[in-house]
Amino acid sequence: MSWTDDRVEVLKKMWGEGKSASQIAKELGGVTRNAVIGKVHRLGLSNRSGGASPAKSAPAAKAKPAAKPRVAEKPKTAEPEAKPATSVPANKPIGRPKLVVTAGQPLPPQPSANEISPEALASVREVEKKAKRLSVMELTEKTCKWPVGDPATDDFWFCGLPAQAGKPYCEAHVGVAFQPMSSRRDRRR
DNA sequence: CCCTGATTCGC
DNA sequence: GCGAATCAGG
Repeated sequence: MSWTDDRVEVLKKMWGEGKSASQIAKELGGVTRNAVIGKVHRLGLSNRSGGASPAKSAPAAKAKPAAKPRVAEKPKTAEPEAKPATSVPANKPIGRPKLVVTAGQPLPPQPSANEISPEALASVREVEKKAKRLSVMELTEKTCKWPVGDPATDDFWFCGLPAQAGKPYCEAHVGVAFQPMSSRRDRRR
C-alpha cells in the first residue's frame, strides 16, 4: 500500500485526534504501526505541536561510532518550547466522532446473551464492585469507558478504572468487550 | 509481557 | 520516501 493523499489525510486526522499509531495502522490497513510512525515523522508531525516549528538546528553528527552503529545518541530537543497557549483547554470530549451517544444504546459491546468466558464475566462483576463510577464527563483517554447500568436512569456510570493502553476499557472490560472470536490468531503481516 | 512512540538505516 | 528492526519508556 502506498501513502495516497487520502490515506495521509486519514493519518493526519487520526494522529491529531490522539489516536495511537497502531490504531491508525489498523484503520488504514495494509500498513504496520511502524509505517504509520515513520510516515508521521516524515510528515513532520511527530510531535503534537500544531505549530510544528521544525528546529532545523543540528541534525548534525551523523557519525558512526564503532561502538553502536545504531542508535548513536538521543539528542532530546531540549528546546524551550514557547507555548502561547496559556490555559489548558485540552480537555475536549474528543475521541468519539462516530460513536456519539445518541438516544439508543451507546453501549458498543455489552455482551449479555453471548458466550463469554466465565472468568471474564466474573472479572466484570469483580470490577464493577471496585469501579470508580465516573460520570461521562470524568472520562479521559486513560479511564475505562465501560458503561454500567441503564443510561436512562441515574443509576448509570462508567467503570473508570485505568484503561488499557490504546483501548477504551480497563483490562477486565477489554477482555469481555473484544471477544468476537473464540481466539484471535491474527498474526498479520 | 503488553503496549506506546522514536530513531536508524537498508531498500 | 518507505518501513522493518530496534530502542526506550509506561
